[in-house]
Amino acid sequence: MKDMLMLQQKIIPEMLELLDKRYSILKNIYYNQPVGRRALSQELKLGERVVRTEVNFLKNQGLIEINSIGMMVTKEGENILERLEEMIHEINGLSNIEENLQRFLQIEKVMVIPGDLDKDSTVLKEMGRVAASYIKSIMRNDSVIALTGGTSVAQVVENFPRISRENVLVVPARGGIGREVETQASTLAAKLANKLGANHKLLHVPDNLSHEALETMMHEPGIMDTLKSISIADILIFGIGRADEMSRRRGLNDDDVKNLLSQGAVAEAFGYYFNRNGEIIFITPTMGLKFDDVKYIKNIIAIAGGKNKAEAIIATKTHNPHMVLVTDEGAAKEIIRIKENSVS
Amino acid sequence: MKDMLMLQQKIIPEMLELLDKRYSILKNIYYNQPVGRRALSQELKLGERVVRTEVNFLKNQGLIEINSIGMMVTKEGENILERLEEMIHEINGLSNIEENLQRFLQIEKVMVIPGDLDKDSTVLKEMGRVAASYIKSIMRNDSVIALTGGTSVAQVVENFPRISRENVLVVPARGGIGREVETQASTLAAKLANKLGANHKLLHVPDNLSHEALETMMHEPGIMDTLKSISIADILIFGIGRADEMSRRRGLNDDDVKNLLSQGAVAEAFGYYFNRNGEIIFITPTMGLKFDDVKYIKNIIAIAGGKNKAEAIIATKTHNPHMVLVTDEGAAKEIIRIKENSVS
DNA sequence: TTCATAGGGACAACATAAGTCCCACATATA
DNA sequence: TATATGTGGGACTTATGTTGTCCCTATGAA
Repeated sequence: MKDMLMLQQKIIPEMLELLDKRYSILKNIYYNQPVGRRALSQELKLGERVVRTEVNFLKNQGLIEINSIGMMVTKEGENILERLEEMIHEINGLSNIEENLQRFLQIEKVMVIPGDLDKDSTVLKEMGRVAASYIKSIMRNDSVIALTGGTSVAQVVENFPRISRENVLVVPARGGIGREVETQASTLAAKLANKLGANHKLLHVPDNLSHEALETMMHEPGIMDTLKSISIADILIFGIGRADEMSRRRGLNDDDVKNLLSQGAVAEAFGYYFNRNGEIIFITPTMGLKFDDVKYIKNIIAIAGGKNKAEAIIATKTHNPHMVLVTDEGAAKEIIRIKENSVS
Repeated sequence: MKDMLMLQQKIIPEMLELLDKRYSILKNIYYNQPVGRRALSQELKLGERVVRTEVNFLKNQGLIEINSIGMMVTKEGENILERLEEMIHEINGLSNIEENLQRFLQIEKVMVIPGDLDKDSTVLKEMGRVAASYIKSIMRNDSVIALTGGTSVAQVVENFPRISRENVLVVPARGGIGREVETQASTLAAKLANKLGANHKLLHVPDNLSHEALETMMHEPGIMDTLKSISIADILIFGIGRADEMSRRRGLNDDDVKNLLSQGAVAEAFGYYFNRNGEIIFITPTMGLKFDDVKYIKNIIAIAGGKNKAEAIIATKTHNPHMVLVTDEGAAKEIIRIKENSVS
C-alpha cells in the first residue's frame, strides 16, 4: 500500500491535493452536518464556488445528500470517509511517526490524527472519536473510568459511541477544574455516564483550598466514597495542557503563576505541573487521583493536540508504560522536531 | 490494494484518466526511444501541446531525459513504468480475467497485458517483453527452444533479455512459414540464438511441397538432425493466427483456402488448422514438430493478442495442461464475452 | 410575519490548457 | 559539404475550465 502511494505520488502528484481537498470537505460536512455551502466555505477557507463544485461532485458520487436543510453525509460517505482517513494517514507517513513517538516517549501506543488542531477544528473532534473508539475497545464490565476536564476530553465524551457494559462507573479524576461548566471533569463524567448507561460520582471541591480545608472535606462521607472509587479506577482519560495557560485558567494568582513558570513548569496534567525533564514541581491543591496511582493504572489515555502542545506532551511523564497518546499531526511533527534538535 | 483503488476511483475518478495518459506516454517513449515530441503526439493521437505538457512533467519528475536527440526513459522511469503496469493491471481488473481465462481454457497460466494490440502498437511489444521474461525464468542449461514465425513471436525475440545459459539450442518448430524473412521461424531462431549466445539449427523447407518431395527431403542428413532436435525441445514458443489470414499468407491456392474455411477452420498454430471445437482439420504439408510432441512438451508458450484473435485463441487446443498464454486486454475481454454468450 | 439559512442559477473575470507556428540546432544521407 | 528531416524550446492566439460574485426562491425557526 505504501509502495503504491509513493508510486502515485510520483506519477500523479496533483491527485494528492485533490484527495486532500475532497477529504477535508467531506470530513467537515460530516462533523457539522447539516451544514450549508457558505458556512462550509468559511470553515474551510475555500472560495464558495470551489466548495460548490466539489460538493456537487460528492453528491454525484453519492457520498453526501443535499436538501434544503443542508448537506449530510450518507452511509456510504461515512464508510468512504473512514477508509480515506487511513489512506491519508499512510500518505502523510503518520504510521512511521507513530512508531517513532512510541519509542521516544516510551509509551505503549501513539495515535496521530492527520491535520493540525489549530488550523482545522474537525481535527479535535477526530481525535475525540478515535480516542473514544479505542477506549470503547478496552472497556470491560465493572470498569471504573476516571477523567479530567478540558476541551480534548470533552470531545472524547462527545464522540463516544453508545455501547452497553454492565456496572460501569465514571468519576472525575480530581477536584473542580476550570470555570466553564461545559468542560469540567464533573460535567463530563456525568455526560459520559449518561451515554454509557453507567453510574457516576461527583467531586465538588473548589480549586485552591487551604490545606486545612482540604483535610476537613476529605472526611466527608460522600467525598470519601468518590475518592475511594477514583483510587481503584482502571481507565484514566486526561488532557495535557501548557503550564502557562493552565495555571491562569485554574485561578492561581499572578505571583504563583510567575513563580511556577520561573521554576520551569511547561506542562500540566490532572493537576500536576511538570518541568522540561518531566519532574513534578507543583500540585494543584485539591483532591482526587494521586500520582502514585497514575503510575500503575491499567489503561491510561492522554489526548492532546496542536503544535504548541508539543513541549507539554514531552514533559508530561506519567512513568506508566501502558500509556496511550492520541494526538494530531501538528503536535507529532513538532515533537519529532524538538527531539531531533535536542539530539544534535 | 484493490480495495484502495476502488476507494480512489470513488473519490478521485479523474485520477484514472490522468494515470492512463501519463502511463501511455511513458510507455510509448520507452518503446520508441529516442523519440521526438511530434512523433510521439502522432503515435498517441494526442495534441502536440498536450504531449509537451505531460512530457515536461515527466522530465521534472526525473522519469525521462530530454536532449536534442530526443526523449529517453531514465532508470527510475523504467522502474516506475514497470510498477505502473501492475497497477493498471489491477485497476482494469485483469487479475480476475486471468484467473477466469485460466479455468476456461484449462491451461496453466494466462498473462493479460493492458490495452489493445490493434489500437496501441506498444501492446505487442509489451506482450513480447512479458513473454520473454517468463521464458527466461523457465530456461535451463541444455534447453532446446522451438519457435514459430510471426510478428508476435518476433517481438518475444526482440525483447529477449541477454542472459547466459550453457548449451542452449534454438530451432524453428516447423518448416518455412510466410514470405517476410524478418518474421520467419528460421530468422527468429537465428536471432534468438545470437542473443543468448546459443546454437541454432535451421530447417529450410519450402511450404506446400508434395508428399513425395517431403519424404525425400526428410532423409537429408542436415534436416534429419534438425528434426531430431525439434522432437526433443523442452520449450515451445508459438503464435496463434486466424485461419483465414494464415491460409492465404502461407500461399495455399484459393480453392484450398475456400475448402479449409468451409470446413470451419478458424485458427492456425505451428502449421495446424483448428475448427471451433479445437479439432485439427488440416496440416500444412511441411515437416517439423508433430502434434503428439506438442501435447507433452514441458513448457509451451502461446503469444496472441487483439480482439479479432479471440476466436482463434479459444479454438487452438493443444491439450497441453502446462500451456501458458500471453495475450492482451482486447483479446481477453472478447474471449470472456464469447464464453458468456455461448453459455446463455 | 420576519429573519436567517439553505441550494441553485447566471454571468463576468480570470487562469490554465491547448493549438499553432517559428526558430536554432543536431544528425543522417546524398 | 549541402540538404533534409528530425529534435526541443519559445511565443503567441484561441479555447476551455475555474472561480468570484450576486441574485433568486424555498424552508424552518423565532
